[in-house]
Amino acid sequence: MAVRKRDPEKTRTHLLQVGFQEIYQNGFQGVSVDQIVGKSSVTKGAFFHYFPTKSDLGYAIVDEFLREMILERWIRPLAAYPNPVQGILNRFKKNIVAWPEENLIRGCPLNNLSQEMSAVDPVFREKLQVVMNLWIDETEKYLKKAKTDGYLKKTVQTKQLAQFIVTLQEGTYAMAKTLGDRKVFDSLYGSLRAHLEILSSSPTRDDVRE
Amino acid sequence: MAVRKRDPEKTRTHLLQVGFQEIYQNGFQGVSVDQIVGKSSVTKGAFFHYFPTKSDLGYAIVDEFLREMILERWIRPLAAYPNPVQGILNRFKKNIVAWPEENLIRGCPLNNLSQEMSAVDPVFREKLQVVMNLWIDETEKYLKKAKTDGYLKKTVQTKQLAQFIVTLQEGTYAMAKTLGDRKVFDSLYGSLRAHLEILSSSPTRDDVRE
DNA sequence: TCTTTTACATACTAAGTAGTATGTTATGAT
DNA sequence: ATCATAACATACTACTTAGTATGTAAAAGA
Repeated sequence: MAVRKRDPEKTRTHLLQVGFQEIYQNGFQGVSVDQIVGKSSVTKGAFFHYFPTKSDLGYAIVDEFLREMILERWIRPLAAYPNPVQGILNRFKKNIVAWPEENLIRGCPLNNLSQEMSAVDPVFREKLQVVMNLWIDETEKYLKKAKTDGYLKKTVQTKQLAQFIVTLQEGTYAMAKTLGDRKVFDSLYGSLRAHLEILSSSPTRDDVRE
Repeated sequence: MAVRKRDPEKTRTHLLQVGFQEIYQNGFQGVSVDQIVGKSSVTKGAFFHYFPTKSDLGYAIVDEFLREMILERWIRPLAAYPNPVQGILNRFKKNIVAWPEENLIRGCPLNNLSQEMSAVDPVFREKLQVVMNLWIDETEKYLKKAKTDGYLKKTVQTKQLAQFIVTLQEGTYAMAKTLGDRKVFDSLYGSLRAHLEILSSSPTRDDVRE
């Protein structure tokens, strides 16, 4: 056929994308289904064809969107670094430098959704938990690698450190959001770096590549 | 004087208290005015007599309630410790140990409100910013004291450290909320403690003080 | 004591809200 | 070509929402 008039997969992901954006900007409870379909080019009928309830859209965003976002932003890039500790610091730096101004007061989508919905909806809680644990666990894998490769002191508890790193990263975005000030990025990056330098067996070099 | 039939101050603070509880449990956008007046013993007419809009209740909670809560929980107790660094660690420990089980997945009220409302409502943002800055600034005052009293290395940048401490504390509650696991309290407390020990001129111990 | 003002209470409204009922049309299988 | 089904579209509903209109009783002031 010449032109496709229907593309269900595309329609669904389109709804996920628009839904993500709207939720990111207004919060899950602050957004209506009408608002989401209004911003996209599909109708309410289509929306409820793909997602039986508004919550189901939110769940799908966590499962398919936020999960992917975390892996892409924080985990996969680490594979390129011989020293994972250096990699973690480097990626943190790059991510905060590249963080767009309009997102400063919007914070981290994962954290936003978790702080808003975890206590309210147990399904959200469980799904957000899974993504957060994935983030921490994958970070820990790289810390273990760093340890065996001699980049981290043998006494370092990798799980504790992984939790610390992710917590501080999330906390950094949350604090930047609350204070509405980019400067906290540098300040907290500096603190994380100092912390990691202490735990490194060889000094973590100063030249963070651009 | 016989019995007071009306006590405007009490009615108002009652609404603040009930409002705080309901918002803490359901989020600001997840709570309705009807819900709040339903849980209290006043009517809708009374509510709107004190607060022209639902948002105004939220603002008042930040200004009068959260601000007080932060000072009482995190700042004022520090006055009792000769070594403020020890005080900060000690209070953190005490607060997480005493943190009730049902609040674990509810997180920190200040952080909740900020993550939910800062991006949505600029008035909330400004008010939450004020409270957060108060927390950081008051913490820094104690860090400066610690420095002059010889408990912290002279090289320590107190503002950066204050931001780091508050961010990690907030982050700790946020992570415990997301993971629904008390163990992260101990893990992150351990990390903060290790961090502060490095910056202390004399070893920070639970039982030993200089 | 009388009057004004504050502190409530009751009933209502207009504008959303998530979700449904009921279509119609495209598409893939037979 | 036919038919079943998936992919939408439109119109509606039952309910909730913040806020208002209007009233009344208790205090405070004169």
